[in-house]
Amino acid sequence: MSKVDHVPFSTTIHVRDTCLCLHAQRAARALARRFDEELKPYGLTNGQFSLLMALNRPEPPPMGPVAEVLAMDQTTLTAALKPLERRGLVERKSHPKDRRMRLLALTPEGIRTLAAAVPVWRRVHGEIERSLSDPETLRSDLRALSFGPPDAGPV
Amino acid sequence: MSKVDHVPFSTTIHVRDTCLCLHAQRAARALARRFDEELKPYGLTNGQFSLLMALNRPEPPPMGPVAEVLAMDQTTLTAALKPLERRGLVERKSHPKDRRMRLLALTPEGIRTLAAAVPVWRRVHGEIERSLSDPETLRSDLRALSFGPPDAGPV
DNA sequence: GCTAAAAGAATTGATATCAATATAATTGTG
DNA sequence: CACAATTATATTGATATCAATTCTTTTAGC
Repeated sequence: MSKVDHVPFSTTIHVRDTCLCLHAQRAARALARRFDEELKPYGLTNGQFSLLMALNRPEPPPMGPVAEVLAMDQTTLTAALKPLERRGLVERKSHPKDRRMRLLALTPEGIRTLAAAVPVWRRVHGEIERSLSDPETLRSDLRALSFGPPDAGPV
Repeated sequence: MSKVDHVPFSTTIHVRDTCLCLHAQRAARALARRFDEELKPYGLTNGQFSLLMALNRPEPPPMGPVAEVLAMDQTTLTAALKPLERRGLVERKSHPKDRRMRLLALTPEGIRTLAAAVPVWRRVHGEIERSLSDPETLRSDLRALSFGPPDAGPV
């Protein structure tokens, strides 16, 4: 049939050394493990820390904007909230004007947990930043990547 | 009790705008979605593509080195292999000399699938690279991050 | 007001991820 | 050779992730 059922090893090397998706996955996994380990005494994963932090707002936000700032699917957010709600760190309340919406708020216990974890984040994040030559440019590039293809960026 | 049960909103803004872990997660999720969508016609996710590519070697590797190059936990690799093996894209064979080891090899069907997906990777990856000012520096930073804390790097 | 379209969120089903633990095989030591 | 330590992999249990679908509620057109 086809005579191209073959991928040269040089292509494998090329993809392994250049693929930004793979590089991003690897870095994300490594950073996640690092923060997960350091946050463990506080019972939080890196994702839960980011989520609690995203909910620390003057006004309880609905799910849409929170999913957007975390660049995650709304269904992922629904799932991620479950363990936090079960542990009493987060509350979901109905919007008084629009009963489709769920307003997400930290409980006092959620605020305490988040407050306790912040110093850990500061320390670990400082250590990581110091290991990089130019963190600001890296952040800017990562931001560019999270906007996705030109036609799929934020309005 | 404690009077510090509070996280100022300015801290939230700071973390949201600077956290490299969050930035990496967001970028990784966005890139994963992008590749997942483009690879869908070939029945592969971005992770499956990377894994198949990692197995495209002259000699079938055992699991350890593969998990390492992908910077993923070995148990994650075990799990990731299941659907690929079930679909007949990957084979696990016992090492003749050391029966603890599993040698991972692409099947002809796995090679065909990978070969079909490579042009998609080239196109999409090119599009992404062209949206960045300096892909090589970004890759280098991501590489630095995946090595984790100084005391946890490769020997 | 009625009804169709749209919007927000939940559920389902599949895979991904890792810590903790277990199993199996090999190696090193005496 | 016996046996403890080590190495390679698998299993378990919990959470994370997203596409497809469903459910509920609101909005728009008439």
